[in-house]
Amino acid sequence: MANAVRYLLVIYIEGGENYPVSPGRLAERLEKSPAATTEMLQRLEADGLVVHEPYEGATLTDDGKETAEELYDTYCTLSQFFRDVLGLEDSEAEAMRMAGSVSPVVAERLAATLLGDTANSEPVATASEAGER
Amino acid sequence: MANAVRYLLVIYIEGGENYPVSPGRLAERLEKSPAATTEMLQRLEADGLVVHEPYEGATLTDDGKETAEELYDTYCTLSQFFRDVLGLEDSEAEAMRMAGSVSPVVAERLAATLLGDTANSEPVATASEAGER
DNA sequence: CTTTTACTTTAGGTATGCCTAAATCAGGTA
DNA sequence: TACCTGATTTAGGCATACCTAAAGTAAAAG
Repeated sequence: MANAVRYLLVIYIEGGENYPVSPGRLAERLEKSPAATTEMLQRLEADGLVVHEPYEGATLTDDGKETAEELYDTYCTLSQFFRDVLGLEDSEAEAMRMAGSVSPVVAERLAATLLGDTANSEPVATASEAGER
Repeated sequence: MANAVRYLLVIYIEGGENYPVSPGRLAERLEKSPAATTEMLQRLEADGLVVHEPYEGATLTDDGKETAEELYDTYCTLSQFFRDVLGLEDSEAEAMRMAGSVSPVVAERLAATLLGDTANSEPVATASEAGER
């Protein structure tokens, strides 16, 4: 399931509003074959996370949107952390790869820490801050 | 393969020197059935990462040790980060779960950042440092 | 209106990882 | 030495996630 939700994330990001995202687009973004994409869309539809209109594309259900949003939060948090703290080049790709493997607890604590939650820790310094000195 | 290497990590940690780690022990640590463990040991042996002595247990090959060490580094880095920066309770369990999903680049940059690499960032503050104020 | 073309889906496989139930084995007990 | 017991392995399945090749579809070009 960890891999399956990446499809949701791409649909969420690509879909913008609520127009369907084509299998081809998904396949390209995820670097999978179109066949794998179709299969996954059917699986996700069976799980009630997307609506798959054959030969058209997929849109998120409310459930799917909820799942995607959670993952998107994690993705953004990771991406920011990789970029601003670790100074990684392809922070977004890396974040996309990892988002599904990060537990909610870690994602939450990381987000809080990035926002300067001092209950457990000082805010971490960002790469740009370090560069300004 | 990402899951398979966790077996290596446990063998590495449990095995200490080079005496075999029993399937039962592995199964317990990884919360898998003994049958799954046996199967995985056979798989890992086919990949040249462990030597599996039937009814005895498994020891790492040089290749296996190398892989395990890399993962162990990542595990330690993550564990430290979760404990000292994020202030997580079960930092080790969390680190064990995630170690296999973290790319070498991320692990390396994270380790460097924890050590106070200021090329890209100031050292992150630790929970204990924050608590001392 | 037919045909081409690009995209999608189906069909048939493969690899990974896991499980339960049923053998099998090794070591200690009788 | 024969047996019991606990651990291990094999057998048979199942779910997830991927692939290639072949078939099908829709929409634009002719």
